[in-house]
Amino acid sequence: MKQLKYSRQRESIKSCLMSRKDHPTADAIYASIREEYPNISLGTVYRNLNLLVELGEIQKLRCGDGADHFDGDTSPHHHFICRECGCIKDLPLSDSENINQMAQQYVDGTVDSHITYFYGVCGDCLRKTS
Amino acid sequence: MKQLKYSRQRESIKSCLMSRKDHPTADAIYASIREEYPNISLGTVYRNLNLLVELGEIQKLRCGDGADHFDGDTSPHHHFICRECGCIKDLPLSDSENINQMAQQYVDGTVDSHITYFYGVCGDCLRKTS
DNA sequence: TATATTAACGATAATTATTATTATTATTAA
DNA sequence: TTAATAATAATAATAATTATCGTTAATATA
Repeated sequence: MKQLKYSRQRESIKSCLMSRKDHPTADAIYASIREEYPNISLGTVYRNLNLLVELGEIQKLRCGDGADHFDGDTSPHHHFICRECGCIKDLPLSDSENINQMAQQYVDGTVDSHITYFYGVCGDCLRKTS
Repeated sequence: MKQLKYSRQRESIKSCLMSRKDHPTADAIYASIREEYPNISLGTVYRNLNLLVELGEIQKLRCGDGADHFDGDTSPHHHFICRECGCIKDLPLSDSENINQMAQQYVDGTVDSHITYFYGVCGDCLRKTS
């Protein structure tokens, strides 16, 4: 069992993620951290993000645009994704327990979680288009 | 406005997808089609799959394993994904209208659809592990 | 029917996102 | 203070997907 050693880089990655409400990709986080640590490596960002996911301290989102997004909020909540600009917004919907059970009755196996992505067009894009 | 021309390859890709209940990746479809058309190109498979998605004839799924999966069933339904073997099964849950409206009230913009992925361990894997 | 137009093809190169490797550096425990 | 080893930066490798390009084939039209 390998024990975790402190690293300023990991600390910085985590606090960066905690401080923002958007759901940045590894690349966006990389760009942000580089302001403080100009020679951090992209590999370090990926490694620590995945490590933090394993530790349950952050969440990985795959909303469908090809790149992984990361969310510092691990409490159960859902996401709205704009088809136009690709922005991701949090939703306070909490149907969590109920819907897992609903699914369970159709599944041969065990259902322990679910993730829902809502799609549409965000207000900003709607106003731009018109 | 580009007009569509018939191609046996596209026809074959679509009927392949219609005939199976799993949710194959582009690569799996490629392997399958090659039995009939041994020199079809992987690029052709990707191109036609994306075209069919645009036409609304098939559906693209991003369940989180890195690769895109394709589904010949475009009617609203949900999916169960096994953490162990990665298999994807259909669920007949139909809460579609309701839950979009629930989300709508929290969104600045319009919500027109959603997709829910359920995670757990399928029956086959449960029985294997024990 | 013959021919022009152009979508679609196969082959392959390029791109993108991510993971693995390696030599070096930093953190921690003795 | 030093030895053990986790974490790093740099870079190579991989996997999935998309783009390019010269050729072929489907369709429109003369």
